[in-house]
Amino acid sequence: MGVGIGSVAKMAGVSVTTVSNLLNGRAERMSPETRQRVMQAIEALGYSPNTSARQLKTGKSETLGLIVPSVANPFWGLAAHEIEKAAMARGYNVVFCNADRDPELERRYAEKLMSYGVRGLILGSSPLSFSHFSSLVERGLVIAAFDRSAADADISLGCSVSVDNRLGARLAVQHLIGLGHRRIGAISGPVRTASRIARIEGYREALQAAGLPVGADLIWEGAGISGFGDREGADLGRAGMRELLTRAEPPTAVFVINDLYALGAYAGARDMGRSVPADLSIVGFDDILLSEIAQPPLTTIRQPIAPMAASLVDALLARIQGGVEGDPIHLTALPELVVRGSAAPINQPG
Amino acid sequence: MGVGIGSVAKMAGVSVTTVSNLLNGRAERMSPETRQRVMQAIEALGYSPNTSARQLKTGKSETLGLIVPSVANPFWGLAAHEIEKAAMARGYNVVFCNADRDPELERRYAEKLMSYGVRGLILGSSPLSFSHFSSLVERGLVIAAFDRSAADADISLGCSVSVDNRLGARLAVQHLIGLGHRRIGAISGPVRTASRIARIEGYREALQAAGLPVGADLIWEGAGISGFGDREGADLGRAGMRELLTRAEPPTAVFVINDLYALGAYAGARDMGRSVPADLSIVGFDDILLSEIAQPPLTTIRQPIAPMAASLVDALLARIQGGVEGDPIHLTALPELVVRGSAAPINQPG
DNA sequence: GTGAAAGCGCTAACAT
DNA sequence: ATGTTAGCGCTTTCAC
Repeated sequence: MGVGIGSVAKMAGVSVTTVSNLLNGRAERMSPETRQRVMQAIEALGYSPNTSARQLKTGKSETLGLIVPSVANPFWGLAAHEIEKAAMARGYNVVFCNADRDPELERRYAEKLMSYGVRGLILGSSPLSFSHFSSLVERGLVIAAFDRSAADADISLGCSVSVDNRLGARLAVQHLIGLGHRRIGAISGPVRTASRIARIEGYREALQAAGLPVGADLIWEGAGISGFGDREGADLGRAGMRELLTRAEPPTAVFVINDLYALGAYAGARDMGRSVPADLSIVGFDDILLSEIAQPPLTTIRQPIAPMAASLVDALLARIQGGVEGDPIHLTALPELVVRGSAAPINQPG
Repeated sequence: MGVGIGSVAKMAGVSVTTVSNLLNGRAERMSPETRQRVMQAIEALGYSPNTSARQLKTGKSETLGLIVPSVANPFWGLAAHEIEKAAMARGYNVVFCNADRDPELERRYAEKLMSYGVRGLILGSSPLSFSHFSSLVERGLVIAAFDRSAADADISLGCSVSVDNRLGARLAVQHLIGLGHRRIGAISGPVRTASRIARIEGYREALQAAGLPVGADLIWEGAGISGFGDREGADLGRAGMRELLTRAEPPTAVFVINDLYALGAYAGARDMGRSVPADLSIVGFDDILLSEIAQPPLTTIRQPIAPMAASLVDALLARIQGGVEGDPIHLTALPELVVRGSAAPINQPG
């Protein structure tokens, strides 16, 4: 019943080999007339190859897996789209999974992907440990980390790309310092991913280098409903800002772990009757689409997502296809300070 | 080399049949000891079934396809996540595709999905015509439309779900009318999808019913860079609002086609020195996450995405699994007006 | 309670 | 330039 390579062959009056050859870019092995006939048959029958069969036979797959916290998060949504574009341009499909940074869920997804024949997995959470993937890696899975370095991973990763998160955070805080702020706070969700840790480190470093106070009373670290606040980041940022402004000596400026949280922090500041940037300066991280149109436009650190996605896919495919061996390659992208309107010179009280 | 059902059988000292039986929920066909041994072997070998082989054999697939304009759009990102959750809960995986509402790209993706064995496709754009899918539907693809009705589609769809877009728009405009506005504008991207058309119709209806002016000079319809502005909606909303406020008799209130555009419209209004809602009222559509934290919080029409996703997946699976035949079922969800701060009573000039 | 064996649709030697 | 054929890993009917 199913129209397969056989029906095409029969209709065109050739053998299955010839059809297969045409399908696999070996068209030059047959006469133009034959080719013509086969193509007509394919067309007429509406034939399309059975990927399962092909994959079973060849053991290869033109599919990459992608696990992100949630595409409902604007940053990851864009990253997913860019990764898909990069993969498509190279003839690969990508299967997305939203795993809320849950290691068990990530493992289950990865296992499922492997059973689908996927050999390359792009991981868009930046977990401290990859141990939940170790058995899969032993079985041949190649992992490419987006947003964290493979260098210090606890299992062997294929490759990785990330902005220099620490530098980015330093840039953000230095900008605030340059504006005259001396009590600079930080708001984040769970600081349990490589990228968040690096950002908070950068924040501390910049403060220390300037001889400014770094204390627990300046930092707010919230917990998401499910996971790390990737979906409800804005709410967390809002709650964090309210809480921070309630403390004894509130900061005059805040570095917020990412833009989604920062936009929430805007709301928190308003809730507390503070105006941004007049009373309170804010700098975010990521430069999501909405940051530019927010009021005030958000000063933030930009991640060059598209090029990051493209180079990561290239590196991953090189591993998978070329069988590139050796140490994992880590690509670092440069963060860029985008000055807009949410950070202003400190308002000298009194 | 590959660890397959055979290696497991050998290690457990049983036949492949027994292993297969265990794998397919026919565990009662064997003695408990046998079962025990097989399970140990599976564990020890780290065996995981080859989906390609299984699919090739059975002709069935536990995978659904999902095509959306772009997950980089907050609305579609959330919808995608909810659809995935619903499918997962029913034992299905979903493969996402971002197709920017490009019919040719949609067709290519759908074809690819079919070649992967996918029989059910959820389509999250609401095209006027589905003709680019007709040959695929003939070959057995079942399409479930999210965000538009299957009833008036030009090919036979499996099922569909959407909010009552027309009603939603009427609700929005009536709210504005109730606030005393008489010149009510509309901003949209390309009005070439079923849902946008319905919203604009609802907008006109509400105006007409109230005897208010409905004119081209009140409507702005922009074009996206690629497609329908699903990624750059905010920018379009901004441009639209600027342009609208430039016209001879600008509106005092605007119904914006969706929240992303509405947030952009905020920026446009500010660009023109108008304050929302003091000088200008705005109502959006969708109720995305960011709408609540925007300043002012956006008054909008809420779509109950999670339940919509769940019922659509149920309906689709019923078709695919149970071979449910007959006319397509269309599910309608009720839109809900969420009053927040972006629409206020008209400011009586002079 | 367990096993043998026939393919699912395709690719790629290996013929001719 | 074209054809024959042996499996890829699995499910399932049928036999024991």
